[in-house]
Amino acid sequence: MTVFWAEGYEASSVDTLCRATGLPRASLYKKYDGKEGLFLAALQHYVETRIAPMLAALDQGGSLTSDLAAFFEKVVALATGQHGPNGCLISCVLSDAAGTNPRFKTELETRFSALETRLADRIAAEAAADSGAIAPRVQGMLLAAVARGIMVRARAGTPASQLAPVAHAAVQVCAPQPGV
Amino acid sequence: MTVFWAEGYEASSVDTLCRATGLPRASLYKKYDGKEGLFLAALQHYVETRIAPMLAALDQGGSLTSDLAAFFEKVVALATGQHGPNGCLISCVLSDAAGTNPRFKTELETRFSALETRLADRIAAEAAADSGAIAPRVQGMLLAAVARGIMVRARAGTPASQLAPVAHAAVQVCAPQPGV
DNA sequence: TGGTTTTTGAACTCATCGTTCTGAAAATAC
DNA sequence: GTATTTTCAGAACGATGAGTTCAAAAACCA
Repeated sequence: MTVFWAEGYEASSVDTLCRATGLPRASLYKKYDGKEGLFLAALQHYVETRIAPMLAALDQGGSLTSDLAAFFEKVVALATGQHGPNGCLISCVLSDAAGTNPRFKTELETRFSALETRLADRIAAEAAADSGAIAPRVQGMLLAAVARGIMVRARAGTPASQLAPVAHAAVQVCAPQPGV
Repeated sequence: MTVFWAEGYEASSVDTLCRATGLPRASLYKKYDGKEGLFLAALQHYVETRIAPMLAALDQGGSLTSDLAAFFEKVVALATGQHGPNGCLISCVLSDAAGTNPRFKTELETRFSALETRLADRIAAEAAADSGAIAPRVQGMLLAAVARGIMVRARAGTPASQLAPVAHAAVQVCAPQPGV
């Protein structure tokens, strides 16, 4: 997973992947059915070990604002390489590979939707059904967009100290506001 | 440029690039000094023909809110393939390639900073120097993050109709608000 | 027109790509 | 302990990658 994450899909050679997984070539093909299958498995593993803990921050039982703050804290930590390479395997690597490979494109759509739904649900659980307010679904997509923007920004090597204020501002600005 | 944009850096073969540019192989190497040089030139051309018109929306002479709305309208149009392939050459393709190539990483940093500075300047030109408000620099980074989030979201094929509300919400939520 | 420079396109190098195959080693089952 | 299956390491596969070379053609200029 880390190889794909650091180098991108196309730039990762099967040789390197074998060395990284410790699997002999033949076993890798038997188990994952080639590079594409291995990448999809790596994505799954990435979601389980990196994304899921991030989403768990939304269930701390605090206020929406504090939960979102915790969530974005983890976004910044993940983006700035605290749990692997810089950036995001989905936002940076998969979004590139999705350009040519239809399988990857639908995979990207699935992963993106999952995050947005998760955020929308958390928002809807708290927000009053104010007809004038922004719909939870849209607000979820907005927050997801900010998170992804932070991810790709970090790919350039931006340190957490510069991204944290952005994350903080995102929470401040998107949290339910009286009368807006 | 379009080949890189659609297929990514690594997946684009020099053969394909020759066919797309109409340049014979030897001429391409003489003029651009190889694939990397061609990609950097393509980036430059992308900024001039796609990004610059987008930024021009910030100078319509309207209010900050209406200018930002115009800006995000162009973001969505660009993201959803109205002027080329889906997504963004910088946010999707360059951000992937930046993982291994240091030259691309600094290029990514440069391009990202340019957008943020541009947004921050536009915000600072209007916003009152409210010490309690979010700093223009941070607000610029936040809006840039949303724009990039929209770009990578569109890579999955998301139609403009779904992204437009997000863009609208971003403006609504980030525009100068009384007392926040 | 005649001489000089530039451009062109195809052949070529050499490396690496993803994938498959093979024969030995290891593990499992009986 | 033998028979059977599974794993292993590496060679071999055909294909294609980026980059170079070079002679012919085109363009240029005096």
